[in-house]
Amino acid sequence: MFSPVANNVSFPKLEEQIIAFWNAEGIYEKSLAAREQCPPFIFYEGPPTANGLPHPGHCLTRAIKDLFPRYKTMRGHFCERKAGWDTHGLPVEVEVCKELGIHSKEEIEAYGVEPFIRKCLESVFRYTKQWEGMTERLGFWIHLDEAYVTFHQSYVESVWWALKNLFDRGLLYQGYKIVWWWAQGGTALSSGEVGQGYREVADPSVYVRFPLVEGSGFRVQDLGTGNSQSPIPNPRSLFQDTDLLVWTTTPWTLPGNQFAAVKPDLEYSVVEFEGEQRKLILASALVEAVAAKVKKEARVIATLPGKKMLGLRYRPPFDYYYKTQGQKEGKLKDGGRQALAWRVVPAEFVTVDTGTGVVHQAPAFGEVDFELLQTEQARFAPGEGPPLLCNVAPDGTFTKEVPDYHGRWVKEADGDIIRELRGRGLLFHREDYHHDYPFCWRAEEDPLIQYPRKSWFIRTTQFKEQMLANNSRINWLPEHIRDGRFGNFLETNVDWALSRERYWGTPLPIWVCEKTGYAEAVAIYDELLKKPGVKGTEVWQKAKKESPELAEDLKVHKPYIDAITYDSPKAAGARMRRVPEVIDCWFDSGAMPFAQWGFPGEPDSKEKFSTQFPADFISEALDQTRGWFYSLLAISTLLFGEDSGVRDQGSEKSNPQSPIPNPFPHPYRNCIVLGLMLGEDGGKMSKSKRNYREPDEIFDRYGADALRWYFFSNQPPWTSIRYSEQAIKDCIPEFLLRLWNVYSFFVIYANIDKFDPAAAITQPAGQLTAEVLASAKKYRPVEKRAELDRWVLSELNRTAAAVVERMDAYDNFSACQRLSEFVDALSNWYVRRSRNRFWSGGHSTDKTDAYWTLYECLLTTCKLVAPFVPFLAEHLWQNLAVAAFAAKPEAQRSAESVHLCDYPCGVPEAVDETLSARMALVREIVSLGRSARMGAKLKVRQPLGRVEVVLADPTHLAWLQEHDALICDELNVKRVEFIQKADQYITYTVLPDLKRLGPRLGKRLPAVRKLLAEADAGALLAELETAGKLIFRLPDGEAALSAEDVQIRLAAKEGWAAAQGRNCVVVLSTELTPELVLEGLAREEVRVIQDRRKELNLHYTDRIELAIETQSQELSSANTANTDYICGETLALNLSDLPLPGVEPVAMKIGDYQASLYLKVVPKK
RNA sequence: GGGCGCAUAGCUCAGUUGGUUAGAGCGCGUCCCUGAUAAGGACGAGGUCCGAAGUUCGAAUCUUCGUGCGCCCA
Repeated sequence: MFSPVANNVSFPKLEEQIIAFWNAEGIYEKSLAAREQCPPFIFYEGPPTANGLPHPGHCLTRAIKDLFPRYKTMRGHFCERKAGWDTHGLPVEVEVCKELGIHSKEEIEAYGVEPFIRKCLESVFRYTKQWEGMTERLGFWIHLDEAYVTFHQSYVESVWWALKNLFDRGLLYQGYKIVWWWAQGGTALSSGEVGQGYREVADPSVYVRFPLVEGSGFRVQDLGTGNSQSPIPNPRSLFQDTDLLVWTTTPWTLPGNQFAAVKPDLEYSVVEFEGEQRKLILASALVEAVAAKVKKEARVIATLPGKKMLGLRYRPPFDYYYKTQGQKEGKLKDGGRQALAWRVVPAEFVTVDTGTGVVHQAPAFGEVDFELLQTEQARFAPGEGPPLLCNVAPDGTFTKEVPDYHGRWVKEADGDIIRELRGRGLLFHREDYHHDYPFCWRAEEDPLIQYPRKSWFIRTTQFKEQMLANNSRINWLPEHIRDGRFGNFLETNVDWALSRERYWGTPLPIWVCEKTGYAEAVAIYDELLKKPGVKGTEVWQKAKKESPELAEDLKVHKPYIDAITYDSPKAAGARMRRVPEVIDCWFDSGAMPFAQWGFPGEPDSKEKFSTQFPADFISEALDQTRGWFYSLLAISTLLFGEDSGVRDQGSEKSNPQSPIPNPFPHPYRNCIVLGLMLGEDGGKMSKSKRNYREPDEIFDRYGADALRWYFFSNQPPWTSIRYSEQAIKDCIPEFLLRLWNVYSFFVIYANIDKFDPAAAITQPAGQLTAEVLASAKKYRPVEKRAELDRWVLSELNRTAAAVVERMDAYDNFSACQRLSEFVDALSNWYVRRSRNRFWSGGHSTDKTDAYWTLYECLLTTCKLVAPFVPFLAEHLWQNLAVAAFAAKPEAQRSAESVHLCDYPCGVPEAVDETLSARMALVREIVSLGRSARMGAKLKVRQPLGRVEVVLADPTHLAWLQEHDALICDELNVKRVEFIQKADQYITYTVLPDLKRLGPRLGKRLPAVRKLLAEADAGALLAELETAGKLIFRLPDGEAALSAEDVQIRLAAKEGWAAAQGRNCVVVLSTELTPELVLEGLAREEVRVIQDRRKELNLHYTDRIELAIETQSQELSSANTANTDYICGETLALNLSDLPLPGVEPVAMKIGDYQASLYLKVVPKK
């Protein structure tokens, strides 16, 4: 017996029960244990941060992360799922600052670093409960209790190991980074913070003269003579009394000027402006615009490309550095010597959108300027290149290197600088310029400035080619990520700026000699303690003594780790002190392939790491491209690069510590890049806008399966997905409930008929595979069963094979479509067409066949949908498989959970493509028949005498003729005839097969199409039949078309109750005989009687006595003629035309006829 | 400003190497069914495939430009 199915199912309630079951029985653990010796499928969890509440977008990520591991496990892989938490980083600090009502670093210091990081630690797990709840409720199977945590000592030490490796290989270095700097607060801002603070302001926009001077770069021969368009006069006189015209919106950076940049292939003009003593050089494209600004006539006296200006020397507007360093030269790598600064240099970023096309370069105060300096430095021999000139202190005031403005806030000095330039005749023009400029997001009045900070970098640029090679082997979904967003990002790779001047993060494990600057990296805390003359450990010990509950992991964090110093090996008496920085938390998460195991310090970590690397599958949303996807790839490439690749970099750079040589790709092979989830209104999901619902509420209303199915089946995962409550809701009737109804139908009738698989199967039930079922008593081989059974089993196997094929390609969307189609076919064709078989009395073989068929379909479907909707699948399995066999001895019972089963892959031999095609044709005929009935306003309950079907293609004619009963029944007609010559109903059209003919005929195709369209289709068909081909005479020769080159279309002629489809036309006979009319009436009566049965709450099996009393001759006749039919359908023992004593009649109206209906239950014996 | 992506029915989305009549679900309309029944089903209406130009015998599909939106970066 199966447990009866409640008719008002609540999926959310049911899911809660399933969770309890899984937990009580340890089903997840069992699913792993069962696969322990199997080939691994390796999954990495990208760690979320638990200091914010989860929203539907997180559910999407976690649903996808659950789907494939579940699937692969059922397919026979061992897939461990270790959870992780990202705990470090600025967002945590920001949260704590909000809580404390502070925001600057100064305030943090005042509050105390020690209490501050303890607050950070508390904050990190604020919402862990909600995250864990969501994870479980969604059905995401993952080991939460064994999660890796990025602040744990073992994790930190693993990161340290990686950093030391890089440091020892010379890949970790200190340099400058230009950051957005909040001078008043003394801190750099992250790009996210900067992005929040943009607003439009008016800044002074100045056009400044940089007078050219003769110098080493001024080489006459470079100017050439061949330019006929604008013959260059004597270059000496050309550049005599000439200034570069330079534009800037930050006058305060002018004292820091080092170069003037031009675009080599851009055309520049030497221009005389009306009333000006000295000539000016600017981009030709901007001459007019500048002339208009200053309202002066401009006369171009020569033009030249930017590359002819390279190397020209000029005098900068301020000579603080120039007077001492202006003549300094350095040795170039290629041998020559060149002035260090104040000359014209090439730059591709120069545009003619605004300004003058000659760009002032102050490398200390602009990121692109700084890059240019680095490019310049690279041209010189080591140590010979231009230095970085920085004349602003961290507090944003000029240093004493700029004595005239010393101590003044730079932005405030703009005005005086402009006045001075005007006084010295260097200011050509000034105006206000409106643009977006970033301000501090906490102190709105403070503009940010770009400012150089010492920073630690990872030399990723050296591995660019390797990273690209690695990337090229990754299976990205969607594919365009590889060469698009991610590939482009790698192409423009810059060294990874690793350090952060913050507090809550993995400390950079580098100790520097305070005297010599000698630096070394330390990978293990205990090793640090063994250093000679180590001091400072008491800080941690004291803290621990005062608060014994303090997590041990904190000792490797600021401020405790900073206190630890030791003797310098390079200078007696000097101490080694840690650098103050922590690292970018992206490095933390990117290190997880090894750090999650605490590699190499933790016991067994090497084995865990080498067997769990690389990942077969990871998935995150699109915004992780430059985040986690990059940090994983970069770290893995640098540490574990392909052997060959490492050798290419020179042997000194190879990494002897790589535990395993790894061919690309690693550390992940397949990556689904999820689209971003938008709110209900199409905008960003936002708590304040309330354009989405909390996950818990979704679970309570619709259930996790509905949400999961919505994610998996509504669109490919990489398209951006708009949260739609309605769409989630719709998943229930469209898929979940449809499957549920089939299941419910089965259970109702199986119980009525005492269909008992447990009694019929004597071997262990196990996974109740087709083989197990086949061993049952009364189970007949599929080939002996009814066509409908063979068809549905063929569809089942076809679906399984297709789903496996799609899922192996990580295409859950198509897989879901196939599953939907099957469930629809099962419900709306198989069950509907089989209803009579289940209702029929007795226990015929046909009925038993139907049970076995439907049972197999349900069991297999259960397994097929298990990774997608694990709760519903489990519930069905528990009843169909577990409950049904519960009474048997334990060894004979079935698998405890559907999630312990093997995934069905479909048996090719069970697939009958021909049968599929034929059944599809039947369904089309039926659909057309209904359409025709509709057109003729003949309801299905009215039987008709005949239907004629005209087929375009006679291939399946014979089969269809044998299966006319099915069509008759569906369409409620007495007879179906298949006809081929049907000129009275049909017009023919002969269409060319363009796909075949296009390549062959090319330009001649339109002519052939025209001839085909104009010709008489009947004649064409006749010719095709007799000659086997059609010949068309075209102006440029003949064209011959064979039967394969054309398709024949049918169209129903007007005036018939007909409907046309792609493959056939269905014509109804609308003639109604008296018999047919009476039968129609009888069917109407049956409907009313069934209604009455329902009203009286009769059991499906209750027998009744019936009487219909009527004055209507028609109804009487209908009853007399159809007594057996009416009684059979309504389980009536008899049908009388006299009132039943003691029964209250109900009035019934059949068409225009009245009657009284008497209905009485026959007591069960 | 740059890179990447997206734009198809009222809504949410499919659309396989370019091919004849561009599909699904929901919603809407008409109706059917009433022993899966607080379900189920059929049929129908609804589209300048964002715009423009180009390539091609043929473009929703390929190319270019533009518009709008999103993400990442500046």
